[in-house]
Amino acid sequence: MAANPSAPAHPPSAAHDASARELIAARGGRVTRTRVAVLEVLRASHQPLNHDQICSALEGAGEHHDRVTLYRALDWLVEQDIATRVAGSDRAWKFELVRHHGHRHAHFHCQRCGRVLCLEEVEPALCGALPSGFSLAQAELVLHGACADCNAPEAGTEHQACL
Amino acid sequence: MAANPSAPAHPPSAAHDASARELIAARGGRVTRTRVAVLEVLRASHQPLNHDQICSALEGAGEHHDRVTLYRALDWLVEQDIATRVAGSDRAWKFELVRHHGHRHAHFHCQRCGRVLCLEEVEPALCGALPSGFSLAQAELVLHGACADCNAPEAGTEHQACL
DNA sequence: GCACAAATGCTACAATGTTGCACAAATGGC
DNA sequence: GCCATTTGTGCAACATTGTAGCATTTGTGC
Repeated sequence: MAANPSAPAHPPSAAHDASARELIAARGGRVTRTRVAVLEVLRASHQPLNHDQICSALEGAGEHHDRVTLYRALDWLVEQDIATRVAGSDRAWKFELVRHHGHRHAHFHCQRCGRVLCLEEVEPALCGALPSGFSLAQAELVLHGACADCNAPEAGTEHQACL
Repeated sequence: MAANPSAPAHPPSAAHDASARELIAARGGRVTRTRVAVLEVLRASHQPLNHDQICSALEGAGEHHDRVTLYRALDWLVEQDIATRVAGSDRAWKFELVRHHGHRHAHFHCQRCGRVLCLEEVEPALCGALPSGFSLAQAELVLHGACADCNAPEAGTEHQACL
């Protein structure tokens, strides 16, 4: 469906206030059960989810979706810049909504509970310059350590805080 | 493992000037064909290599090593802090020697030729602070873009250089 | 050289992701 | 509302990456 041209094209940053159906339609994609469901799951989550977590979330909501279809729906969302892929600690991709376009934030991977959180307030930066001739399209910063929950006094031994 | 206590323990940063055999022995590990071969391949490379590339390099040298044995040798090297794992763009791990202990460098992933390079002169930094309660053990910065080779004038269209 | 623990080399298996293809469903035109 | 077209889905099969179990071989200390 060629997105209704008279409707104002939703800018990418609108991912958080347009309805899932509108967002999909605005990209010229078909509004299907799977895409809507996946998008809502991603929107409801405050951390990147891997394929398996998304699948479970959908099953929990009583909806069954094929594994392959989920992969394809996620691929489409990434292709449309609605979602992004984040490399997880295992070899599975994690997906999250693009909420703040143009704002690069870092990810924090908790080595104790395994969660990956978005650190909205931390932005990747470089000390030093790229070698000449290199051009940069994207930067990906992943911090590894322990999150506040796992760092709570009774949670166990302390960890080194460096950098 | 109880490394020979009378031998001066090689500090991790010695990885680039001790022979592979000495380095392995200093960690109290057995000096085996596979470990020596893997270590020399990693040492000879200026970029992180995945399991498959290491395997090919060994085959090219006329040595056959079992897939599983390579994984285990690499695991051991990582465990001993002789090598580190780097998450690649596909879901395969890449491995590289620990050459400069305590010096964090970033990795550059060329989106055209697929190579991953170590940027010795670029160090990850943060703009903004970690939320309270969080502790940091390690930071991983991966830059995506085009390398100098792929960026050469005749190589094609220009890329945006931002950040 | 011998004994023993560590490492290797198999096979089998698990997890993650992709491809091909028939079928179903979303859309647009009527 | 109905139909044709095109897109997306669901299934099976397969590819890649990595792990587990276990018998055999090899490195080391004596």
